[in-house]
Amino acid sequence: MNPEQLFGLLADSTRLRSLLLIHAEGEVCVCELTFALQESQPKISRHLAAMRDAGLVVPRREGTWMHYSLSPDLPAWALEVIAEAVLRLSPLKPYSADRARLETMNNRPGEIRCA
Amino acid sequence: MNPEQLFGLLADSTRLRSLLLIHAEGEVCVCELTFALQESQPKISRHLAAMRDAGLVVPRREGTWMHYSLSPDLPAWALEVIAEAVLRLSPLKPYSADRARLETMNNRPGEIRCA
DNA sequence: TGACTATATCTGCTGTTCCATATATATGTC
DNA sequence: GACATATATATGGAACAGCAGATATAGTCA
Repeated sequence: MNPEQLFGLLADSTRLRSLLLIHAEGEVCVCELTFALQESQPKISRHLAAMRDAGLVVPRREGTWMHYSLSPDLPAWALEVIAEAVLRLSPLKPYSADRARLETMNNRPGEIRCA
Repeated sequence: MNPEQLFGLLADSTRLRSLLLIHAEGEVCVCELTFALQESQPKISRHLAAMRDAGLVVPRREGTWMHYSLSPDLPAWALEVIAEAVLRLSPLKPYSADRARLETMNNRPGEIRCA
């Protein structure tokens, strides 16, 4: 994971929106991203695979669902840059709308554990 | 200038190194970047044009030389993200070496003004 | 003219998207 | 338990656009 690689991953709208949502929720599954971003499932899955292969996010299987979260092995400079980007971009339009749309989703996998 | 566009510009090694040098020096000309990065002049010029067309940097002509500096019209979120990236990446190897190499350059256009 | 910089063109590579399909897990039925 | 089915996710292949690099050339200014 070098700087150009990180910025390259952040340079795509689908990946950037996904990463902001992952950062906000801590962990999200593919179906939640598909709902929140209003994008096709293969498209979401492909971009998650790109971030996973680069070591940016890590997967966790829970039954049928695949949950993705930020990798705990990221170097300090990457964490700082990501944190700053999240802080500055979160209030902006497409990203805040994604979080709001996710709140309206029913039968979210994470909610089953709470019930 | 949207976030994906900014990250796309930072995703290339030549542009990222150039931008860090521009941020460190305040203003640099093409010949200085060519020397510091050890890259061909058309390559440097091409990448500067990409950043200029996107509104990331602005040109200033001084006789034969074209000087480039960070655009003063960048939105706040962009300035913050760039500042954080510069802060965290500057100590790393390729970027610190670029600054050191620039220091060894003779007949820098900027020095003429000081003499 | 000579020095500095920008651009044009071509070539090759990489990334993105869609469609279809494969894989993995859970559930229902016998 | 064995089996078929449904759901969630991943992947292979093809079409397409976009970008990076090199070389050559053109523009710009002292």
